[in-house]
Amino acid sequence: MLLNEPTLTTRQCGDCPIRHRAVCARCETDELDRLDQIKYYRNYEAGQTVIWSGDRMDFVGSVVSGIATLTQTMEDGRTQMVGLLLPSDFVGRPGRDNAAYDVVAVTDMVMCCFRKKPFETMMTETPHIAQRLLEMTLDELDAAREWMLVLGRKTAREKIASLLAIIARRDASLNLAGVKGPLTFELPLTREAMADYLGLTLETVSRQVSALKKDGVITLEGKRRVTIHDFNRLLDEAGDDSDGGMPV
Amino acid sequence: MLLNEPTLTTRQCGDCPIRHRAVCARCETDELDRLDQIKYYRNYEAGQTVIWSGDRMDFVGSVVSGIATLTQTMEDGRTQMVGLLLPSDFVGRPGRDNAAYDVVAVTDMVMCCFRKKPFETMMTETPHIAQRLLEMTLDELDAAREWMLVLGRKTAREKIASLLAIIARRDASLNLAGVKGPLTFELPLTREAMADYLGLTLETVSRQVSALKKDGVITLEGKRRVTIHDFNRLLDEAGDDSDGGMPV
DNA sequence: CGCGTTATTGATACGAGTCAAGATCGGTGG
DNA sequence: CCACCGATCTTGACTCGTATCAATAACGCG
Repeated sequence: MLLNEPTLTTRQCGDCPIRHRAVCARCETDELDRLDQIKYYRNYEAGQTVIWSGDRMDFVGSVVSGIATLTQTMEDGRTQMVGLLLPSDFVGRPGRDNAAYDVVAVTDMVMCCFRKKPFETMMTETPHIAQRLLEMTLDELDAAREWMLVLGRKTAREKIASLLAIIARRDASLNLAGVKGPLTFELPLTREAMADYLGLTLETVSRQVSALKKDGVITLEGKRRVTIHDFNRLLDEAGDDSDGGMPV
Repeated sequence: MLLNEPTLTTRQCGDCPIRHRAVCARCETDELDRLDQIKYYRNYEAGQTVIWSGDRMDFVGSVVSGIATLTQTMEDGRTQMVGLLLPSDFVGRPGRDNAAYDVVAVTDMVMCCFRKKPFETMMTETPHIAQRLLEMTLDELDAAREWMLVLGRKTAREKIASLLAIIARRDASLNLAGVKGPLTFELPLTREAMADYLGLTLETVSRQVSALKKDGVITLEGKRRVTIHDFNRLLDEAGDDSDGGMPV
């Protein structure tokens, strides 16, 4: 409840760390000026719910830093993660009044929020925003379809390997490490969150992580720090085509 | 291989049955004229593969009539359906050269194809197309997320009930039947295709369909004609909130 | 009518879920 | 600094749901 500091600095879009990847990526200076007038920053603490499913949404926005999850919950409590939101990812759906999913901050998080109505108006007037949003949505749809294969057809072990590969890949792309050599990264998710991502129980997640460790596919430092020695080996465990991803 | 008739009639967009729901829905007359110049029709027979994953795509397009599936296959043959394409649905991704999924015609099918390059050019110039495509993509993303909950967290029985509910709903919306009273429709999918949709085996699909029939949730006429007597009962079996879908 | 395709049903196996202890981690206060 | 506590994670024993393997049955097309 108590935000330690009102870090609601009216930051300049120019220095924004997600400037070139978020929904505003294609905007010209004058368009950024317009966005500036309808935007504000909000901070969330780890564990805090950003949006409740069904609630009225009066903003949309971008994740600036930190990580959040998009989840669906059934009446009896079964939950499935349907999105993992990283910096530059877009939250909310223009044209929809009520949220369809719960959004929860996994780590401390900063969001750049746009008031919904003005943002929608701007979308019809400046094609750059709609174009970029289309591109991002198509990417998300592809990710969702990859995820459907994981959920529907992979074994528990393959699911864990797939998730580790996804996180490792993203981490490598941020840190500019090549696919060669060992990769080390911090797991942003608890075992339970991993289970919700993969349609498993947290016990099964724990068992399969242990199994991958025992078989030398990964090494653990503490419970969260993971090292992958051979990325292709991991892809193999994930059931993925190791040469895939980049068709000729 | 042999197309019985070259039904490649250069149909007028005005009489097109999907005119108001497809990617061209928002286009003005002059925009339709431009589309007309880059479009052509293609027919496919039931079972025919429209696009192979990895193949170069030189067109995108809309399903005019019939049904197709989007599937992913792992090296060892496990397959997962990741999309069910109905009339007015869009096929292909502007900006991508190679297909990411297999597209297979389930019934005889007609597609309205647009040459990819000119279509992409047109997209940057006429916002109406990009706007409509964004809307459609957002809808697909929502459907994919709903599907992820089904794949990750539902039991076999709930999965079957969910699929029947989806098909029944779509059928009702086409035939303008209310949610009241019994609904009857033809299943467009084989048991195997249903299994690929739901991440099950075809034997399990068969067993659960039989179980729902034994319990009076559905009636079968032959193997494909299904009657649902109480839609809310079906939603209940699907684990869905029966009053849901339409938040206040 | 007969054949191939599609669907049903049965017996059994196996992977993941469930229930239940414990162990480890990280933070807090004596 | 170390002991303690709650949260998180690990591991074990057992259960249950779905897959697998296999044999029939029903449909629909020629």
